[in-house]
Amino acid sequence: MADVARLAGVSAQTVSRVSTGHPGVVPATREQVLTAMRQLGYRPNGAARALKYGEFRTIGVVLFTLATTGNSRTLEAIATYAAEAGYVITLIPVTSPTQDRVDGAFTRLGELAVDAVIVIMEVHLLDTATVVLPPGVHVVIVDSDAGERYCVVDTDQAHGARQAIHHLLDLGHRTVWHVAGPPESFAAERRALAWRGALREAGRRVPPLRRGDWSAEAGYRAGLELVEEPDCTAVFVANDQMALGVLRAFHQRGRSVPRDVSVVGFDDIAEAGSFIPPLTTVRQDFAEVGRRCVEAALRQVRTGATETGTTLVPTRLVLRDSTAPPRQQR
Amino acid sequence: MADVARLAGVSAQTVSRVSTGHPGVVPATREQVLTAMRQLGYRPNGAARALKYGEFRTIGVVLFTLATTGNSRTLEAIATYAAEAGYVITLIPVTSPTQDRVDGAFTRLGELAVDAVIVIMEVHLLDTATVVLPPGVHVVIVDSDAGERYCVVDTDQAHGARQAIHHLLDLGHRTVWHVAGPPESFAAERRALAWRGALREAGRRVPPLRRGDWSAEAGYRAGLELVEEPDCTAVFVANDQMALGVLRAFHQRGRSVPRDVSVVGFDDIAEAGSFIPPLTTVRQDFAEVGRRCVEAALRQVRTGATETGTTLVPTRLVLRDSTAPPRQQR
DNA sequence: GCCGGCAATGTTTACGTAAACATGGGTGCC
DNA sequence: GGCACCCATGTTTACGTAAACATTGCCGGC
Repeated sequence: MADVARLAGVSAQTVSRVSTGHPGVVPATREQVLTAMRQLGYRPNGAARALKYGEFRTIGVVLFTLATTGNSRTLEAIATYAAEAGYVITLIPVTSPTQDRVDGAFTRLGELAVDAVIVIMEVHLLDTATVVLPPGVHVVIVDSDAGERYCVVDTDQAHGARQAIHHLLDLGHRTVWHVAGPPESFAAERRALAWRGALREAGRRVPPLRRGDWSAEAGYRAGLELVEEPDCTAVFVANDQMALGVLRAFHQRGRSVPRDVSVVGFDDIAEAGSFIPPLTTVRQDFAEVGRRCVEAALRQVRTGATETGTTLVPTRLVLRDSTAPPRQQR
Repeated sequence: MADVARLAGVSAQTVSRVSTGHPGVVPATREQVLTAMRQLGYRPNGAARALKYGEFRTIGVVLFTLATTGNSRTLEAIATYAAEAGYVITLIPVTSPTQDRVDGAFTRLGELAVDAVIVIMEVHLLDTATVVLPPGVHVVIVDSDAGERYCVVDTDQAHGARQAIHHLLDLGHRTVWHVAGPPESFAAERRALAWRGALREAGRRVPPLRRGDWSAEAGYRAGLELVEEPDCTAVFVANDQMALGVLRAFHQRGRSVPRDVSVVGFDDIAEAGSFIPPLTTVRQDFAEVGRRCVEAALRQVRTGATETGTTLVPTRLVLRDSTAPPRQQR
């Protein structure tokens, strides 16, 4: 900056004023400074600015994996909305979901240059007292039940699951089977709970639960088991990947979807419309989740207050070709 | 830091020594300082450190979208390897692939606190002279032909495509049709070029090219066209998503895969093994691409030198059930 | 017993920036 | 015509940290 000032024949302060777009610099002077900047390839030092301002204009995102559609699409939305607000995203990957790794990530977080943190991961691991969030860092959590302690943004899992169940019951199915996600996932638990609740409310039998780890392969295995259940005419699968596996299992064993069995997924990933058959599924609005996360984070940064409470983003049932009335109505 | 020093009854410098793990602090003193730190909830200020050290220990990643499997998995690998090296990732999203947006991202980049940048996007847009990379920022580009000017890391697209073609020819197919990605994608161009080259070398007819935008829907449309080609017995599709669409088109029109037509994809996304039928595809090693990007970026940061040249990461053909010999051998 | 040396800790300074305050010259108003 | 005011610009200072240098005190060797 000093070099630019010297070359332009002004003081460093004037250079600063130009580079921050401050008013009150006469056009001729501004032009001189800009020329000098270009000539010397000057770029302001982010660290010095952050030091001066006392804020980093950065949001940290703690996540365990980007392999799931939901996580990466949420991250993308977060990055986009943060950028609009002039903020930048710093990634804090947690390589494995073990307690020390999570602790480690949060310890590192303490040294990181972030104003707020958005946590996208199974949050059971946050429960233990060993995790100490650094003071002065605001937190927003995606998909958690820690709403009393933190600011939480989540998809309305329960409503989504109910939409799926009611759609299938309305078609005339007597009950709905469920392939759930892993028990350590809040989203999976919520969907399973809503599935059970919806069936009970409708006075239907609640069939035994199958579980998978979200992967298509796990869905395939669950599907092979469901093929053996003669009265299984409708399945609600906790995500689209597993639904893909379920479809394959049924196809392989000669059960036609939707003629013999109806299948509903969850997420509405980009490929869901190209499954065989195109999958009826519950659409999650990841972009909206990301937007609300950023909003909540920045609101906390601005006010300095810590918010708690849960925000739910609505879901929408997308009807395609994997659901139909059961074969023999009664 | 001053408060901690006061509480511990030492100088600020001693606090600094403790917090950086410097040797030469007697255990008793160290313990006092640590206690004071905990008591006051002290955390070092990243901006001040960066200012002092003259480096940010941060790598910026410029990308256009996280919606593609490749991008998000590459990003994840980059974040993981960077974390191992004590570096952190900052995301610089480019909301749309128009020239101004790209320019804008690179302008912002100039003000960002990063030591190096990894660019993951269609790089045709980098060609125009309007994009000026800030001096002193080292660059690594994924998937580009700008190897003479920049440091480029890429999957060995050509080898992957050849593996696919040779596999199909070896099975006895007379030629191989191709559903390519969009022309603005280097990866798509490379795969298409290698496809054409491999057929020519083998003395086979080169059928007309179909193009899609990487989406399953585009693959479906291309598939419907290929159904009409009576001598189409083998298709090489430029990515797995489009392959999914091609499979659906064939299935819908009663063409059995692999009995009537063989299909090979590219990427080996997690779901490929659960397609109907499970997809034979070319596996890209995104983790390795990410690792090499980080390595190259950090090497440039350390040495201060700008590297050029292209590094190719090998591919592997994963055989599943979507390929078989053509129906009537001759 | 005195001095050299070394280990532990303290003091000074600089990193690059922008807010706060200071200065000077011109302009409008009475 | 003189005074007050304001606009453009310059000067000083502080943000939090760690390197470089300074100081203190202790120990061992002669």
